[in-house]
Amino acid sequence: MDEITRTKRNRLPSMYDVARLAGVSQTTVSFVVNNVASAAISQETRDRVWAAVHALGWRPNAMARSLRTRHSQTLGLISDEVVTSPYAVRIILGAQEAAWVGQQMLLVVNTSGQCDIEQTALRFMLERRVEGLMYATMYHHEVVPPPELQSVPVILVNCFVADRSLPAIIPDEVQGGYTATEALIQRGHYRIAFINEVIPMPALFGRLEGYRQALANYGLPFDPTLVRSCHSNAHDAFAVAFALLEREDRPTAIFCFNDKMAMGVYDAIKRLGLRIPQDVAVIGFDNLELIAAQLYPPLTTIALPHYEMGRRAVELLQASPAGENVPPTQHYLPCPLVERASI
Amino acid sequence: MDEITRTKRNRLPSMYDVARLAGVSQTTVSFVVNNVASAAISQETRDRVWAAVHALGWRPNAMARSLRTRHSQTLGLISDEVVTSPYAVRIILGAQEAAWVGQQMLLVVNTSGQCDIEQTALRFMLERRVEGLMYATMYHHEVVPPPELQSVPVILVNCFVADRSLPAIIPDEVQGGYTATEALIQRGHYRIAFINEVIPMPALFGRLEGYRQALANYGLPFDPTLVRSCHSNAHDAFAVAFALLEREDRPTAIFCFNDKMAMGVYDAIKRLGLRIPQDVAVIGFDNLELIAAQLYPPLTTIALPHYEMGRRAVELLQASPAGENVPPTQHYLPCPLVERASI
DNA sequence: CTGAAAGCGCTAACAT
DNA sequence: ATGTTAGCGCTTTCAG
Repeated sequence: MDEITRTKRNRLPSMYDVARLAGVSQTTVSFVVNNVASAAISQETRDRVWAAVHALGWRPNAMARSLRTRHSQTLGLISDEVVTSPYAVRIILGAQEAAWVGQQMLLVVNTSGQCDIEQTALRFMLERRVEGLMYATMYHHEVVPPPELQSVPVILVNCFVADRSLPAIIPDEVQGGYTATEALIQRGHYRIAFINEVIPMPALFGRLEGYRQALANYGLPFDPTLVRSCHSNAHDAFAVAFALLEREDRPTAIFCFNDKMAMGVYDAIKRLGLRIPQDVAVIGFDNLELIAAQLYPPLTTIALPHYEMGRRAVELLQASPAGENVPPTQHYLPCPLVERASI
Repeated sequence: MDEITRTKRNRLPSMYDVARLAGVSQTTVSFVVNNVASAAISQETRDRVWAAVHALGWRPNAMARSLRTRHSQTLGLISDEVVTSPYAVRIILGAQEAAWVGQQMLLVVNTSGQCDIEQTALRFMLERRVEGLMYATMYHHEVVPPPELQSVPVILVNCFVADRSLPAIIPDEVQGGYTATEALIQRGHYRIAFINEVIPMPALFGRLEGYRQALANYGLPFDPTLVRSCHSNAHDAFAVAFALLEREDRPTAIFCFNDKMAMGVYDAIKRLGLRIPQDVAVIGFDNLELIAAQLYPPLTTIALPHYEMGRRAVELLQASPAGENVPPTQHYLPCPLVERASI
């Protein structure tokens, strides 16, 4: 790429400048640079145009083009704390990479949960004529997004509205809980404890449901004394696990609501002089690389499909015919097992 | 906000539509909605205009405005793996929040380190006439960014070019190492081990330098046998720490190159039946919430100023007079001590 | 094979 | 106090 020539009044060169230099009309330049099939331009002219383009260092002005074509080639992503959280951030990555293949760019704003920021972000994005909007949350829960959201095709990511009237992409918590439990059962465990979260949320109910389904499916009894709950942090889980493992008939496997809890459970097991996974198998949830891969032994866990949710969201937005709303389907994405060495 | 009326051929209402409905000229509408001081419009007219705006659900078209004003109000952020990494992501948050106060939006793309994506991202951004560009990396290191980067004001974040010819915002590794060591010294430790990274990078050299400076400053000898290195993961650090602590004259404090290592060091200390911090104090680096806060006892560590680097970057971009390059200063941002309970 | 001309939605200097 | 007018840089129909 050559030096950029500034034309009249220190401006970047425009298509008009290229046309003059090449000795053709602006139309011709447009046809050439956009490779318009309908208008067959002679090779000789094409060469002259491209030469002028390079000589001036011209680049198309996307805003002018968008204004004319009425396509901004932009998608918006409004999130609460997604950018702050170490895992949900992959929603953005998935969305951005999918937008990329559609030649679109992503406008992202993190509202930190503040309504006024959310409002303004929405306004800014609508003014920029985003062709679709994603509304994403850090963890799977119900939301009541601002109504103006719907002035453009929208899709919820990792969240949903109470009446399910908006399309949503959410993790399949039940399947995740099922998969975790099944993995343990298949390794011969039948006394499997589940340390659940205590704050009501879809993940809590879904994973428990999956746990029960798996036990039932494999003909194992559901023992309520093996299901405990506490706040999902390492410290509280340590205490719960410790109590669970001191029992005469201690469980041989522990399914943790998330990886942070697994961290505390590891400590409890080690403190009791037990080995993982020989004496007690542990499975987590979330697949936080930072924890799961660093723990010893590395933690087997269930991954939340953040990347896929982001990708899927823009694919649905893109698939929706120009300006049409995405049908309000609730898309449940699977939570895959990530095998390491703790079960 | 009222229903959005679609005017002629299913289009969103334009300023012209508002003008017609209000019975004024488009200019008047522009003056009213932009609150132009020079042209005093009667209150009665203003009201009519606003009424029409709301009646039609009109919103300004940012692309049209930008085309006219020649200001895109957009900044670009190109990063390698920033979006993937759990901590560096805060660069984006800082940048976005600062852009926000300047009424600008952020276009972000994560290149996953691929040059072709980087090229295209750059092209897309320049076509969208971003008013400034940030080039950020996941970890502090030298880069050779594509030359076209400089067709617009640019600033490097968490990285730098060899000849320092581009402005950069980077963490002050030396101060970070100094602060960590000093914190330990001030708690009475004088046999302080340092488990360093083994792959050459600014952090490795800077933190070691800070460690030495602190020792020297407090009149403590530098004992090379207390400085070890290994790959910065929990597993390798476990082994190194174990060896270090088995020594007769074992260190009473360990400064870890990062928090992941500290995780392994914790395991080693516990395995040896020692207590943290009573028998051995531990300090980390990176302040990975996920690890530092979940570890028991919670890990005291040094934070990398990712958020501040992002914020500072856009502030510098904004401060730079229209289109002028940011002066090629290298801005070293402090790495603060985050006190928890391990020292 | 190429060009003229209209217009996307908006701002702003200049009139009135 | 408000309107006229000329673009911003580009696409696209219609002519030639």
